[in-house]
Formats: sequence, C-alpha cells, structure tokens
Amino acid sequence: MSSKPFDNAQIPSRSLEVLRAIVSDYIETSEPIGSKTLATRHGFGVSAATIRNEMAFLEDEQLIVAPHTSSGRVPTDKGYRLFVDRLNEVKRLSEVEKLAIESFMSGSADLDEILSGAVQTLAQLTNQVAFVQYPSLGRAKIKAIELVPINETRTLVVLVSDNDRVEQLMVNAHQMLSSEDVGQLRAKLNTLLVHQSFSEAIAKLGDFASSVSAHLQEAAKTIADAVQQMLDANRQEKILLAGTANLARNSPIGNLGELLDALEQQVVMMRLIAEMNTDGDEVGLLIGRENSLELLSQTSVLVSSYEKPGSETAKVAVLGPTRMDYAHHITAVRAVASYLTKTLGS
Amino acid sequence: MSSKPFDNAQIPSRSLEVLRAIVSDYIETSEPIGSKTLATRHGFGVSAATIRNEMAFLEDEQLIVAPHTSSGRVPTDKGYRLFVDRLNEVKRLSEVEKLAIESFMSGSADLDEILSGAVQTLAQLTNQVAFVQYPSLGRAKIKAIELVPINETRTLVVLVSDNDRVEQLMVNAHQMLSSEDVGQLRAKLNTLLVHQSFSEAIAKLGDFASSVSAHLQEAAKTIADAVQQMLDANRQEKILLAGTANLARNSPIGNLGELLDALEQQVVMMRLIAEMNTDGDEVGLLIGRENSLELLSQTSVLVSSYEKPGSETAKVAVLGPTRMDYAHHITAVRAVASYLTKTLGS
DNA sequence: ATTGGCACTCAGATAGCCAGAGTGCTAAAA
DNA sequence: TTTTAGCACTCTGGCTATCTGAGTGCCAAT
Repeated sequence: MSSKPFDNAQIPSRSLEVLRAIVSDYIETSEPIGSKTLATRHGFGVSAATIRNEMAFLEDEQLIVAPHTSSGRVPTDKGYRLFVDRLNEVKRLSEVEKLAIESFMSGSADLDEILSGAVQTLAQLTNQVAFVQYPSLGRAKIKAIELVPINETRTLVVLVSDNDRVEQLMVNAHQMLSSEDVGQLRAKLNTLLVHQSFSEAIAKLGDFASSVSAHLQEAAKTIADAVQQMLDANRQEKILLAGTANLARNSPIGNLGELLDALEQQVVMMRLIAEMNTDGDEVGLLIGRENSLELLSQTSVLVSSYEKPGSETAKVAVLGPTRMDYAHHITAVRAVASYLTKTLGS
Repeated sequence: MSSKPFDNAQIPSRSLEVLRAIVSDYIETSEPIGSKTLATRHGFGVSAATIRNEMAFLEDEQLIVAPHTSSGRVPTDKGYRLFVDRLNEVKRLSEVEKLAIESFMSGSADLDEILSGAVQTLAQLTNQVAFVQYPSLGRAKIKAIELVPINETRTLVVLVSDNDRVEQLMVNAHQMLSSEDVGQLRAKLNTLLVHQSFSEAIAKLGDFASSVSAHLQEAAKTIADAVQQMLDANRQEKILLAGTANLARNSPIGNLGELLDALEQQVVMMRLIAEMNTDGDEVGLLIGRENSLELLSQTSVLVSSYEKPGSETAKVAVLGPTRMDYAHHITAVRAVASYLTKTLGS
C-alpha cells in the first residue's frame, strides 16, 4: 500500500480519462479491460503502449487492479469512488423512465401504496434491489387516539400521529367494558397524550392507569402497554424491499444466500441506511468495502432521502454489485426520492 | 411412454421397498443411487444383481430414471408421488421443533404478528420457502365502521369485520367536515352496512350517498368509493412469504431468478394455492410437473389449511425442490396449520 | 513523452487419459 | 422360476497436458 495519502489533484487529466474509460467499459462488459481494446475503441490519440503506462500509474494509485498477472484491469472500490466523485456526468432519465415513475406513483393517496409503488419502480428502473424506509415518527406528535370496541373484552386502539400516519393494535382487556368505560378511557388517554411527541408520550403513559376509575385500572394498564408497544414499534423503523430477484440474476456474488437472508431479516439494511447521512438533495454512496459490513463487501449502496411534511426525512436506497451503472442509478434514486417528496407533500 | 395405465397394485412389494430406499437415499445425498450401494447399505437380503432387476422394472414403470446411461437412478415425479402416497411414514416432529412452533406463535394476539411468525417458523423448520395466506373474508360480515377525523378534510375510515380483522384507509373528502357531519356519515354507514357480508355491502354502498344530507353528497361518495376499495382489496387475498434465501441455498434449479421474481410478484403463488384443494386435515401436494406451471416444474408445493372462526379456511404452503424431505415437511406444514387453527380459535 | 517491439505470463479452452461406479445381459445355481 | 455371479461395456468426473490469445512490463529508438 502506497504511503502517500490519496489526493485527486495529483492525478493528471489523461489518466482520469483512461480511468473513466475503464470503469464505463467494465460496467458495460463486466470483463477486465486491456490496453489495446482501450486504445482502439476510445478515441485516445495515443498508442496502446502509452495507455499501458497510464494504467501502470493508475494501478500504483490503487484505482485499478489486475485480477491476475497479465490480464486487463478492473476498477477498485477506490477507482469507482473517484469515478463517481469526479468523472461521472449525470445521465438524464429517459422519457419512458419518467413516465414509469409518474404512473406508478399517481393515483393512491395511501402512504403504504405510494411507498410500495415507489420501491418497485426503483427496483425495475435500476434492475437492482431497492429499499424505501418509512418516514420516521421520531419528531412526530400524537394527534389522537381512538378506542374502537370490537367485542365485549377486546378493543382496537388506533393511534393517529400528526403526520397522518395511523397505527392500530388489538388489545384484550380481560374484562367487560361498557361504552361509558371506553369513553372514559379514551378521554383520559387523549388529554394525556395528544400533542406529545412519541418519547414524551411513553414517559407520560405511567400516569394513565392511576388517572382512571378504580375498576378500570386493569384495563388501563393493558391499554397503556399496548400504546407503549405501538410507540416503540414506530421508533424502530420499517423498510420496504423490492427486486431481490435482480440480485440473483445479476450477481456472480459469492454469498448470495447469506445476502438474501440478511435482506429478509431487514435489520442489516436498517443499520446500514441509518448510518448513511445524505445531506439535502445529495445522493449518498458507499462502494464495496467502504461500508463496514463484510457481507456487503462486493456491493454498493446508493441512498437518497425524501421528505414527508411533519416527519423527519426518510431514505430511499438501491443495493447492487459494485459493478453497477452509477451514473444512471444515481439519477434514478434521486428522481424517485424527489417524486416521493412531491407526492407526499400535497 | 408405456401404454398400460399406471396402477400401484401391479407393483410387487419388494420393488416398492427398493423405490423407498432410492427416494430416501436420494433425498439425503442428492446423488444418483446405484444398485451396489443400495444392496449393501439397506438390509435387503439379496444381491446387487437382483436389485438391478428391480430397478430395471421400476424404470419401465417410469418411477425412476437414469440421468445418463450407466449411472445410478433418480426418482421421477411419478416416483416421488408413489413414495408419498404409499410408502411414506409420517415423521414426528422433534421436541425442539414443537417448541419452536409454540414459542413463535405464543404471545401476540395480533393477526399480522401471528401469521408472520407462523410463516417464518415454517420456513425455518423446513429450510424452504413458506407461505401463509391471509384468512379470506369471503364469508365474513362487517361488524362496524369507524370514521376518525384526521384533519379538516381528511378522514380515516376503519372497517372492522366480524372475525376481528381491521382495515384502514385514508380518504380526502375535499370539503370541511364538522364533527356532526362525521357523526351523520358514520351512523348512516353503520346502519346500512353492519352485519352485511362483503359482497352484500358492495351492493348496498350505492344507496349511501343518497341517504345523507345534501351538502354531504360529495363526501359520502368519496367515502363510499374508499369502502368499496377496501372491500375489494379484501376479497383478493394476501400472502405472506418467508425463506426465499433457502431457495438460493438449496437449489441448483436453473431459473432461480425467474422464480424469485414470481415469488415477489405473489400472483403466481396466489393462483397456485387457490388451485390446490386440501380437504380437512389433509396436506395437499403437487410434485414437479404435476402443477401446470413450467416455472415450477422442478419444485414441489405442499399445502395445508387452517381455520379462523368466522372466516373461510386459508392456506399454508411450503415450496422447494422436488428432492425434498416430504415425510418431514408434511408434518411440519400440518403442525403449523393446526397450531394456527388453535391459536386463532381462542 | 511517446512508441514499437519483444519476451513473458497466465486464464481458459480443448483434448486425452484414467479410475470408479454403474449398467445389462447371460449362464449357472438354487 | 428366481436369484446370483460374472463379464463386457459405458459413462462421468477428475486429472493432466497442451495450446492459444489477450495482455503485460520493459527497453531502446523516435
């Protein structure tokens, strides 16, 4: 490993051109790129030998690597990184693609449907695995709590947050509740919790049981537990997933099984997404080993974020092999994110 | 193809023993089974040559087949079929497995959680892909409809069916609704729809708009649409899925990508599950090409059903390569189904 | 700084070979 | 009539050898 620190500025511009050519050819063909093909196919005005010199330089800089002595070069993680940071012109989406996004998104006003439409669109657009994170309720406040009696002892607790998200949970009070009882519980619950943030609400829930009539103590306790559970469940975030099949198709990645497993468990992705900060409109990107998980050492993750008024921003992501079409996927992710923001804003 | 119709009774019992040995060895080793290994490993009192004769007979009957001239035999779909129908002793579940089922199921009273627990358990138990179909609401009746005002114009419609399933949908009435308005809408909606089956309800919805005050016509129409949508969505069935990763691990099946795709789309599975009738406690089984989908020609599907009081029966299924441990999986599916019935019955 | 030339390397394809497992058939034994 | 032993035969899978082509690094000449 070279001891001098990596510094883009030191790299002359023709080397960069060569790097660009290597990356884009490799993305296209998925085969190592040699000096000769490079010299002929791209309009460099120089011979293969010169290209070889450039390539030797790029290899010194750890931007490309030869899978075995004497065959073409392949970009390293670092090479991809430089490529996206400095060389990558953003591709515009085709009309067809734009249309796809719009048609998938339009119609339903239901959050679930919008998000699941979005994640599927993104998966199709990129031919990779796509994620959408549900808007976090971290800063959201409680708007109302409804109690809907289902039968003698069971009650449906409906929680509405001020970003209009709705959660429901069935509770069994183990005692008969008259409609007055339910009314009392509902009233107390609302005066106590409305306009509280989720964390505040959890704190205040302790007082709930003691604030109701004696014969309702038990029921109140059960309900309080249920509400707490809902609040907890909502601080831990949900993720929608689509396009796992693409993974199987594209990737000669070794540990496909483990990867699918991890995706299904969701927890890996949650952590990953949580760790990636994307500021504003920007698209965040971790290439190969840039992310800390060994499992994902051969994959890259693209993240952008969208905004739902009243919620924190939430994230949209694409995961695929490091050898992916960054230029295209970056715009795709950004586009889906911004459509989401637009659609949810109304 | 032999012209005489297939008839179990014609097959002598020792041949069947040989078939059983072949199938179970093959399930275990996943390699073609030869006469010699068969004669020694299993306690037949006869020589390899005799076994060979038996095998020739089985091959005539299309119960086994040799992948290439002169190597061991592999069961055909028909062979598997005979195996499960006539030869297969049901394996009991181990204590660990029972424990797994119970622990996964216990606790939550929430339908979503129970089902998603069940499908995951089943996937782990079998190391295959597992499905659980949501209980159909076909015969369910409407128990109550709640309208929960979210803000000036938006209202949450909550529909409770008499099997205690809850659906919610947000509607935007595009007009201000006072709480009296909401009250009126709620009352009319309930008198109209409560105790109706879903299909009846859809029919009656037409009268809703005309039954409310003039200024609420528009809002009523929107709400009616929403309710209709919810009812429709619930007649078309939902499926939970788990263990896709197992597919990638186990199967040297060719079209893994397409298969994953189909699973994700769900529609294939819905059709498949719908087509399979399982009577009572029985476990239905389609082996390889017995099902009509080319896509699944190398996979078998096991289906059982569970019952939720008040709903129709719904199905639980396992999908995996034809070379699967039928004896074990059949009990696993049956066990999960019966635990579901038990748990949901309370 | 660039280039042509040259010797060198290695992955991947192709072919040949061998051993092992398995088969079908026949003729003898039970 | 059924079972068995024996035999000739066949194939797969693994191993090795060989060859070719794409590609490299380096050096001397431009």
